[in-house]
Order: sequence, then structure tokens, then C-alpha cells
Amino acid sequence: MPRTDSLELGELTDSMFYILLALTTPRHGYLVMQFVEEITRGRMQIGPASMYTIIKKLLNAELIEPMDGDGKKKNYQITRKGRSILTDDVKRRQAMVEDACAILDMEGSR
Amino acid sequence: MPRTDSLELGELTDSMFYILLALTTPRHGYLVMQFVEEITRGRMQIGPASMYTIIKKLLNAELIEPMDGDGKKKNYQITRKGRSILTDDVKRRQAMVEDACAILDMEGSR
DNA sequence: CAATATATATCGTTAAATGATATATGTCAA
DNA sequence: TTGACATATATCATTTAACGATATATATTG
Repeated sequence: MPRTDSLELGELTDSMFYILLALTTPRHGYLVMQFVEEITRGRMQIGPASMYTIIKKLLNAELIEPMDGDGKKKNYQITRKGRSILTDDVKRRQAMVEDACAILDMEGSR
Repeated sequence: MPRTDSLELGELTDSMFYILLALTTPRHGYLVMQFVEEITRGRMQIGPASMYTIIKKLLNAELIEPMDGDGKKKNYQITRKGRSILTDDVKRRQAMVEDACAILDMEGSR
């Protein structure tokens, strides 16, 4: 993708999207991985490398923030800014689906 | 994105998604660029570098095929296989939106 | 005739995702 | 108790995707 940072455009990658969604409730990394696999019913899974790389990026962009931290577990939660970008991205994705449905004969697919 | 070819996973990138959508009607590259900008009302634009790189990839994967070709313009159209992958991808994207709406309080956003 | 739009193409760079791998603790059954 | 497996975090190096910059050529039009 790339050459232009997706966050600077206010767009989320699929992985960022699901990680932010997971952190609407405070969780630590390992739980995030499990959560993503669960809500997508296995359609998407994020391994530790992707996980911690993306967590770092989201922290840096202040879309998530650290919390308490029980022992060596590090908890994170979405920020106000993160939630705002997430809801915008849901709308962007909804618009893509609507664009497609308008062109394909998929009006009945809902 | 990466490290595993998205097409091998049967997933389309945003750019591939819109290019395939454009080619549900036969068009040449330049028209595809304009079409994408139009249907997205400027939300997304694809420049020539991305355009021709992706066209090549879609041809190679047989999701699109060349057509007649009026003069030096090269026309392409989606294949049966391409249409099948595109409709699957619309469903995948719709599922992502639904996952998000189930978790956020966005039920009324439609 | 010069500027702009149409049309296609490639090169090299940046960013994203992740396989592989490492480390450490906790849990549980043989 | 020890070996296997789950929990938990972390980094490195590689592959793929997207695209800015740039080049080329023709057509249109003011």
C-alpha cells in the first residue's frame, strides 16, 4: 500500500480496523488476537508480529492509550480520537459496499 | 498487506476492488481512473502508476481480460472469475461493517 | 501553435503485514 | 516432576502493494 501513510489520510487498514474495534473494551495484546479471530469467525487472524507492530503504531498516533497493566500484561484502550477515526472508517467502508451494490445487481443481498 | 499475495487469499485491495467494479463495463485504463474518481466522488483516486500496475496483476490472475482495442486504446472487461471474486469481496466488506456496527453503537447509522 | 486533455508505461521508493524466531510464565495431566 | 501446551510479549528480515516522479505520444481546442 503505501507510500503514503494510511493514518495520515485518516484511513485504517483492515488490521488496524479490527484492533481498534477490539480496544473499544480495554484488553491486552493477546486478548486482542483472540477477539479478532472470534468476531470474524476465523475469517481474519492477526499474529503476534502484526499485533505488536500495529499496537505501536496506534499508540504513536494516539488512537489507543495504555492502561493500568495487571502484572506483565499491558492493557490498552481506544481514545476519543481513535473512536472518531474508527466510526469514520466504518462509514467509508459502508460507502464502498454501497458503491458496489449500485453497480452490481446486489440490491437484494442485504 | 503483504507477505502473502492478497489474490491468493481471494481478497481484493481497495484499489483492485474499484478497478474491477469499473470493468463490469468494458473500459480502457484512462477511463477507469476517471470512473473511480467519479463514483467515489473524489474519495479515492488512482493514478497511472497504480492503474497499470494493478491492471497487469488482474490480467495475470484472469480477473479481467483484454477486448477489441480501438486504435491504441486497450479495452478490458471483468471475467466470470473476476465477478465471482468481486461479489465475494463485497460480502466480506459488508461483514466487516456489520461486525463494527454490532460492537459500536452505530445501529442507527443506516 | 501552444496549452491542455487523453492515453499508456516504467522505475524506484515507502509503508504494511507477517513468517520465523525468541523469551518467559502459567497450567495441567501423565 | 516434567513435558506439553497455552498465555503473553517482542524483534528482524522479507514480501507485497501502492504510488510519486517521470517519460512518451497523440488529440483537441483556444
